[in-house]
Amino acid sequence: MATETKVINEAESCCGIEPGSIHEADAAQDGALVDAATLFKALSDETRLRIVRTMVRSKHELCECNIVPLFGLSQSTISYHLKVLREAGIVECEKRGLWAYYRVNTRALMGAVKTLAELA
Amino acid sequence: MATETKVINEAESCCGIEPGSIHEADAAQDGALVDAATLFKALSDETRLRIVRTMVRSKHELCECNIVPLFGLSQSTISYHLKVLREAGIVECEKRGLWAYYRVNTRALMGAVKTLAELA
DNA sequence: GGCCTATATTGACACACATCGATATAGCCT
DNA sequence: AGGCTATATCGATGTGTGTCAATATAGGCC
Repeated sequence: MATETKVINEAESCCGIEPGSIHEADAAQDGALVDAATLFKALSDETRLRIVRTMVRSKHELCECNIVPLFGLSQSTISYHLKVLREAGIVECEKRGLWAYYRVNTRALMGAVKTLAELA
Repeated sequence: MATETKVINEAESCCGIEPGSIHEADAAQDGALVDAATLFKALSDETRLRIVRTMVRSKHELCECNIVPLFGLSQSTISYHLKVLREAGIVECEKRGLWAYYRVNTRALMGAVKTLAELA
């Protein structure tokens, strides 16, 4: 009984990785990760993606009253989606008189592209 | 009383866009848009983003048992998140013996980058 | 001021999601 | 076969989300 003490267990490790070699959370980059989650959440709804696509395709900025009739949803629902997009920084809003004009914030979208590309 | 009939209303239109000029849904590209929504939804959770980032940073493929202890969440929860990522096509899984080895599907991530870049 | 119109907010509701503990499934090893 | 281990699934539960109708806010016009 000298050397056989636990060789069995050693062979059972699921893969050859030393336990310490996998780190999670560099913590410095966690802010970016949380922002990315917010951004992707805003882009994770089909209606919101449609809204963004419509804005991008249209040459002009779009008034909310132009957006509402496009999707068969109530005015309050569209207003809610625009708020989500606004708060995620994906679109910008300018109010002139009674009307609210929306346009895509290309910089923010590009930031999302960058974050995603860095993940891959 | 000849020409004044409704000039007032005409001036009230919120912007200079002709009603027909804004189209939504080219319908041909709707599949891509729905896929993109699914993909972004999978990426919209902080834990899942951390998992993906950890996989990308690690040179090797990762066994689920290596992932579980990193996040302070139960094994069933991690298993659930991996399933979401799998079903969105973001990660791939190979089972060998008792273990499940995961790696990122770079093609899928690149596809998401492309969709997003085309939006912007 | 009073009315009309566009947008935002609120309250309610149904449904989806993240999480857990418990249990099931299934591959090794003796 | 029986036991052990890794992963998947299930049931329950609290929280979040998308939707609407109704109401509030606020700007323009008479």
